[in-house]
Amino acid sequence: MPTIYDIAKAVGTSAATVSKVLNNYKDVSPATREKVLATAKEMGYVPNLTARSLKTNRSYLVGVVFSEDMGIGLEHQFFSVVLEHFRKHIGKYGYDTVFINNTLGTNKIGYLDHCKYRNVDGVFIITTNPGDVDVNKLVESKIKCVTTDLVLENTPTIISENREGSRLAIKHFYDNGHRRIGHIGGQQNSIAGMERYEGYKSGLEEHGLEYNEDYYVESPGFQYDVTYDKVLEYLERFSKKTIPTAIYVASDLMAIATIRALEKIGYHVPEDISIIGFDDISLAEYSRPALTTIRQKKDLIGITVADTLVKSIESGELPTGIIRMPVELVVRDTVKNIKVE
Amino acid sequence: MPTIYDIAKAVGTSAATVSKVLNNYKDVSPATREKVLATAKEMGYVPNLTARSLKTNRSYLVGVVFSEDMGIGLEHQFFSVVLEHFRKHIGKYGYDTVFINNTLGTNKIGYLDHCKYRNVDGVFIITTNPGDVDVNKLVESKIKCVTTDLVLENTPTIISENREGSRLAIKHFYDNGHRRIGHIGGQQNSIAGMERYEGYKSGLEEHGLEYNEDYYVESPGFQYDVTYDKVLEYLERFSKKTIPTAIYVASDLMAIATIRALEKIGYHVPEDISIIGFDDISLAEYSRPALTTIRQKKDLIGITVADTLVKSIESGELPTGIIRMPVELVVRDTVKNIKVE
DNA sequence: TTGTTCAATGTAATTGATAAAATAGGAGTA
DNA sequence: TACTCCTATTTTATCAATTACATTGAACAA
Repeated sequence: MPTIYDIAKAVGTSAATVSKVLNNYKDVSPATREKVLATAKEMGYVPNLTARSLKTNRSYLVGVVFSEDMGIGLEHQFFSVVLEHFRKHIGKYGYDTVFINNTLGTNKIGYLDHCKYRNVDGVFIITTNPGDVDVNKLVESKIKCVTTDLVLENTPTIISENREGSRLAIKHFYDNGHRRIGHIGGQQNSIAGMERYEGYKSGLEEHGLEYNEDYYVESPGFQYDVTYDKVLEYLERFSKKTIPTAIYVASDLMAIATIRALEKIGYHVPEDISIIGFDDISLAEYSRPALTTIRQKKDLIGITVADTLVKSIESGELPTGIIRMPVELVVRDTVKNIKVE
Repeated sequence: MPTIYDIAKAVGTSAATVSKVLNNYKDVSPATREKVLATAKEMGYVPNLTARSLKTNRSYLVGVVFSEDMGIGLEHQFFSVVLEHFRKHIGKYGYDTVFINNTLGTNKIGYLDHCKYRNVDGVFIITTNPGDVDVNKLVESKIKCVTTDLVLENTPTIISENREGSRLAIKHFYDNGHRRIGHIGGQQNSIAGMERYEGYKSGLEEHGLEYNEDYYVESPGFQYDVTYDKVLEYLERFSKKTIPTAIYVASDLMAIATIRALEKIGYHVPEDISIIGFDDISLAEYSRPALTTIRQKKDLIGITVADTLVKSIESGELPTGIIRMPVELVVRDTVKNIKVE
């Protein structure tokens, strides 16, 4: 692997000059610049990022942190797509993306130390667990962080218009004649769970429907299994007459679990009960009946996280607060029109 | 951030000694070792990987390459899970995982140069496109590579027992009374597509069924859409009488597409036609009817790739050839028993 | 006492780049 | 001609570690 010294020797100049050319300093004569560039290309020069990094303390590496104890990883249909857009987009700025875990080899060292060790310029934190001490240590450090679905002090966060999404869902139910609308909510200590629940309530209000807490239940998690069990429990509250005609569910995976639970006890979707989910993961499209849902714009989220993080790294100042991303209703096959005209 | 010099000063020794302690050299007195270790801990010392890397030329970073032009990324249900297991497991050896693309900023530089630039110790190549010149350059370099589902010269590769999986599928159909068994194959220039097709043929043979090429079709891709269209076309070949009673499909996503295409023209699964897929992605479990499929052990694959890559990096010698991973039949709801006893 | 051996530690070069400071040399000015 | 000014370039220190090699000093043998 050729170095700037090799180029310098070949051109007949000093390493400093080569370095200046490669970094676009203007105090180099056009002739020298030309020669250096040509020789570099000819020799197949690739800058040694490690050496540069050591000197400049910039790695052009950004970390991704999944909260390990939440079990959220690449299997997660929603976040993995967001991450894919993120890494593609931040790549255009010259940053590579590395996974950061809270271990080093077999020792637990925490995210912060791992980030220091790897010398990342910034971190994208994907987690829905607000209590993670390890994550808190990270955002309190000088390392630039951006999150999704997680509000932390002094840390910009990109979040979908959850309340608006819920209202869209309720409106769609209402427009299709539904009046008894239940809600299977996400965990209330998560932003997504909380805001979607709030949106559900104000959605009801907007249409003059009364909120009845019997029609709401909080699932202990966003996973399929726990939701399935909870829904079964929830359904026992109702008689044939009082059962909701429509249920708004806080995520697609939970919505699928809900549909399966309903099927289990003999209800059909959408004939007996209509369902709307949230996220629009690919499962929503391929599952049957295809799920009507509130789409989060995964591409936009990923891109915005990348832009925000780069801005934060390169400008020094950190943009704070919540940046909201639009959502949209995707109509498929799980809502039945029960209006009697 | 404290350095070994800070520790040396605090302890009253030289940086070399500190370095030796931290690297477990034996020519240090127990007393000094103790003191250094204690002080390092107390000062919150984190080794500077960049400096180490520069000197030793080892980064403890491994790259992941997705073939960009195949559009295979984290959205891919199967590979993203494999990757998740891979990165978790290789993390135990002290390696972090970085995404490698064939660009640097907005310039195209190719995977190899990107790997050199990032100084990765090894690469996990995930792709099904055998013709990628860029990937070829990478495996021909001195950088250690491991692949899945892709056979390249001098590069170890981890592949499921595809043929065995196909035979398992055919046997299951046969045992359930099916004799007219079709196959929707993957691209024949991919290992997975080819081997599953071969397994399909030998599966038929094993049960004394004749291979009839009318019952086989090659999908132009593993994606949903192209498969859906191809299946519609394929089905036109048959009359009510000649239509297969069972179709073995080369992947789960393709199997779902097949089911939807069948539904489109009025056939029901499994009542009219039985289906077996391949992969066992989460969609297989959640989609309805739940898909009977051949499970690839994503955890085992990821772990084996990691082990193989680490061995290759650390021993210097490269294990070559194909390492096969077991598969298993997962029975769900898409195969009907049509045996007349 | 002198010399040898060996464990423990230190010195200093090295890795590849950056950047502050120094220098060379030509143009312009008095 | 001597001096200043400025551009182009080089010198050199630096980043934080590793490591080959040198040094120290104690133990032991002759």
